[in-house]
Amino acid sequence: MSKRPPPPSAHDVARLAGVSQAAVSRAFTPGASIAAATRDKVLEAAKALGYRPNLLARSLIKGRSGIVGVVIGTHYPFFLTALDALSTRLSRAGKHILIFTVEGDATADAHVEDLLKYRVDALLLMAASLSSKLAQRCRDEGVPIVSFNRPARKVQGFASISGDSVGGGGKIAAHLLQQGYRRLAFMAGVTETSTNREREAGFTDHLIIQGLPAPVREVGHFRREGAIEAARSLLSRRPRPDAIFCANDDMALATIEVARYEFGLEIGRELGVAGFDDIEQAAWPSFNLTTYSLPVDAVIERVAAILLASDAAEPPAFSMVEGELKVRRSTQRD
Amino acid sequence: MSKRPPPPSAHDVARLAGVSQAAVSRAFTPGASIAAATRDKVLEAAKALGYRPNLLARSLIKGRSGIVGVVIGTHYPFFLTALDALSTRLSRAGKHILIFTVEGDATADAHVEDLLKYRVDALLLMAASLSSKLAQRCRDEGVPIVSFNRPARKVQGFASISGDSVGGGGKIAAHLLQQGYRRLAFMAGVTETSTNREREAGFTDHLIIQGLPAPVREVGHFRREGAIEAARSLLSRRPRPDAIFCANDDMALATIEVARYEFGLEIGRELGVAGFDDIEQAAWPSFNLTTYSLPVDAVIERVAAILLASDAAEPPAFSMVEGELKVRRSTQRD
DNA sequence: GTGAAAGCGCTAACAT
DNA sequence: ATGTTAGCGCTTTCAC
Repeated sequence: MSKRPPPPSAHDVARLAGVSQAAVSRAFTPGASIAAATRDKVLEAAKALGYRPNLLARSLIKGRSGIVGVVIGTHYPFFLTALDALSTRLSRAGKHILIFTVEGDATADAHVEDLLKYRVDALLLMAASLSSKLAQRCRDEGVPIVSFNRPARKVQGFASISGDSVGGGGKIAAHLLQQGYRRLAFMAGVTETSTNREREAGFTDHLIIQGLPAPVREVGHFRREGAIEAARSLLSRRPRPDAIFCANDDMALATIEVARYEFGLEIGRELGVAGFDDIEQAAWPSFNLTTYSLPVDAVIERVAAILLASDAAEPPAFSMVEGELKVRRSTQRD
Repeated sequence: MSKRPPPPSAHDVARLAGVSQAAVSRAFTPGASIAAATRDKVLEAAKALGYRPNLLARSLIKGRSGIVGVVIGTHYPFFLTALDALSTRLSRAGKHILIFTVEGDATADAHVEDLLKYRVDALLLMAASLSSKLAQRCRDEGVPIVSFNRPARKVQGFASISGDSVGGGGKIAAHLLQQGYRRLAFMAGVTETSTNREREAGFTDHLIIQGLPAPVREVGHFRREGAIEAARSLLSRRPRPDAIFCANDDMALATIEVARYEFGLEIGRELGVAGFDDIEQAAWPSFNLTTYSLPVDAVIERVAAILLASDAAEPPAFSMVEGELKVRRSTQRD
């Protein structure tokens, strides 16, 4: 019943229009030299048949598919925003997104292998990492890679864009101290990730430079469930910390709720809480979370620019996007 | 500098291995008849050269690309969850996802046109709609379409899966009445969408059948900002509604916050609030939102099954997924 | 401006 | 089991 009938080919259109198959190709190629009359004939025939150029065939010839491979970690907070912005941007340029998700700390290698088989024009890794061996091979094959929120690879031709995690962590520390909090704690995400390491380093280093002890610490794995445990543990210590910096907002929101509903603490006055990312919920009145915001749209714009750059262009090695400290009530003591 | 060097082809591998090019193809085709010895030779040569079969070429021959096109509306609440589940599921079957996002009520037509040019094996529309003209053409070309959370199309071969919106709306109504709420209000999403219409119909019809007046009503467009306005308006009415059913959870959460922080109402006792979808935040202690849950994983499983079904299979016309009423504290009067 | 012909990298008969 | 051959649907010389 549902035997797939082969879609009309350029040949079919050519026959109907009474021209050569090459003419059909030219009619669908923007800059091609073809008489307006012939093009119209072709387009009419094409419409009649419901012809649509087969991009696979075109890609086979050109060696480029018009497809951008995206591998995105399931931890990434701006998933939808980022993908939407990117999709819109790339669509305009006639590019498309072949997407994969990776769970947690898994490497993107397997997916990237697949992507290369489709001769993708470029790769974007968001909160996902790649073995340097594969990264090297991508470079060899001329596939530019843009990595977002992962450390710059030591491989040439690997563009890396990151939010300023170190600086952000430092600004949070400075802000908490300035607000008068003194017994600071840090809730780590997934310890091994660069994202976590940098946020923690920025925070801890600032404290140490100020002559303060390193903060108490628990690990929450960037997840709500982990954060609930970690928060209970931190808040049960004696002396109790008077402020907690969580490596991302998800954990910070969970921390606020544990503190408020399980420990009866007043957020801000009795316990300062700060996060990182400025996700949508951080600004909700229930939370009013002080956090460090990454300008997602600006970042995506930069990513898109690199992905769309002519292949001849030398990819920029590394760039850091400054965020902004968003001070809200979760760190107001009075 | 970055002239793209053509990747090694099957020919190159054949030459190095001292076999025919066809043998290389066979070495990479699971069921093919080839001597173990030859395959090993080929695989070794392939590894040496870094050969990877070009899927575009394969697709060109087979007429199917191994790609599933996904168009997803930016309103869709389970975006990440759904995509992750789907990606994992399809990867196992060697299929990949070409994705597009559509803003609001825009039709997916333009994107679907693009997708067809890539000879996608199937289409999945999540909270996005397609003109019936294009849907018909997909059917003609043998591209199965699965539509999630949009009304069943009147076109053959168009599988449609939906959460039970009508039933859910009814259950919410029954629950609110049973809790003793009497002055019910409804906050609509985007009025024209089937999602909204069905949720509203289920709710309103139940009330009318019970001999109650139709609920007061405002439109929140499925968005937080819209919901804030709508909630203010509803809560300023005299007599004030004592319960609000919002067409999705995003709006319900906003409503809770407006009621609590702007009107000083105690949620549950003074104002019942119910939502729809059971998004993650609904269960957070700050909200404890009563809502109707859709079993996303189960749905995706069903979607994947259809997408992966052999083309010969007749696509199931329409199927409804039952959800479950999640009663939480936002609708407890005492 | 247009057609004929070659070929992108692969699979699928068809021989052997 | 393996090599040979013919395309898949298109773009791109190259003549005209």
